[in-house]
Amino acid sequence: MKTRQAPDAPAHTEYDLPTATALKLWVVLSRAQWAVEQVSINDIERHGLSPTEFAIIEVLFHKGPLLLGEVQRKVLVSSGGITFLVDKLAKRGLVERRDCPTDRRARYAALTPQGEALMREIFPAHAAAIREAVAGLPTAEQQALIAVLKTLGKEAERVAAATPRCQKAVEAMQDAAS
Amino acid sequence: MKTRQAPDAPAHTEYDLPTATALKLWVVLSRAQWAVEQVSINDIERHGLSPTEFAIIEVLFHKGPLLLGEVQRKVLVSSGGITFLVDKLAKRGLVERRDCPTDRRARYAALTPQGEALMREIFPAHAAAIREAVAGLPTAEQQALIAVLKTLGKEAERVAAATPRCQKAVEAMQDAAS
DNA sequence: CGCTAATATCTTAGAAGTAAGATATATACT
DNA sequence: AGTATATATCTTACTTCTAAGATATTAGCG
Repeated sequence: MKTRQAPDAPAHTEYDLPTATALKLWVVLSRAQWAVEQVSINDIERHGLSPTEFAIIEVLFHKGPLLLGEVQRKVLVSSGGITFLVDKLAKRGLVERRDCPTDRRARYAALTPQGEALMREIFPAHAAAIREAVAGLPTAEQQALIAVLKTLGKEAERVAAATPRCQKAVEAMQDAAS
Repeated sequence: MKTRQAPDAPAHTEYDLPTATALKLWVVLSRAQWAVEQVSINDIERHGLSPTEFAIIEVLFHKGPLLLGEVQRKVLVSSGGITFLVDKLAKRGLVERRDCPTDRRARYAALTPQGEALMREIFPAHAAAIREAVAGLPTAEQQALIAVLKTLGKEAERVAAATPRCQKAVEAMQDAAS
């Protein structure tokens, strides 16, 4: 294994400083997000939930019953996806659908008492896992980082919103901003 | 639609400052990463490539031929996934497999001349799209942010590596650090 | 050498979504 | 009211992956 031949590396292309910095930032941002996500997923999986399922019950836990479309925009899945996921959570008895009294097209997703009880039981440990995952920085620096990432994210969302694939998603997210 | 009834919001749970900050950081980090990713995906899709396919040809473009397992660890997919993806890229004529002369289990993935030509053609515009996506911060602040995110990511990886689901991935990533 | 364990890729079955369009209802305008 | 358009969810077919294990090869050790 140590004697495997390494083929020739490509002889290219350095980039100017702004470009090289931007590309590096993109890599480092993705990795940091990935690593925290792994910690989050690891905690979530202990309860037999997928990350997206957890995202749904978390938003219902913190916001109360929401229209399916509202949940969809908060957790960034397709309309088919939200139907699929709420079906699964309903089969486990964690979530139920409720008719909307003023719009017969629309339906709420709401935690059942079991779903509510589950979240009360597991969310504190989940929050602690996240706190541990980001403990590389003290709280004060985390606050500074939040401000910087908000600036970064805001402009990136603006640029993204100009692309064909997600005007709607970005607009919806902005009024959904928690 | 404006007259839809809002069900009662839940009456809970504020968190202590370190926890609230950590949770907020996690949300903001995810959103910033998501928004930049949308810009990246939008650029990639114009060429009929999925983000993961692009990640593969990008790493081959910048590093030269790599063993399938090395590519796998760099783009963070499963072993079955890398087989599937390289098959697809091979069908498009962008990538080819090459036997390893010193280990008959192993195979290289390498860009074909067409793959190389495609990347030379499209990568500059891709880099420009990323540069635009992160242009909310000037280059100097981007450099500062890179340093902070590295610190954050390093600790998060350490915590993640202690979890069952990804000791191997994290170890592999660390020696694969570009 | 011969045996065991590790490694590298591939195969299979199925999970977790997406995209496009179907259906039902609501809104706005004439 | 009647018609056109927008909205909210659901359905269907498909894509893109993962997990587990199969296969082939290599490495380490007595």
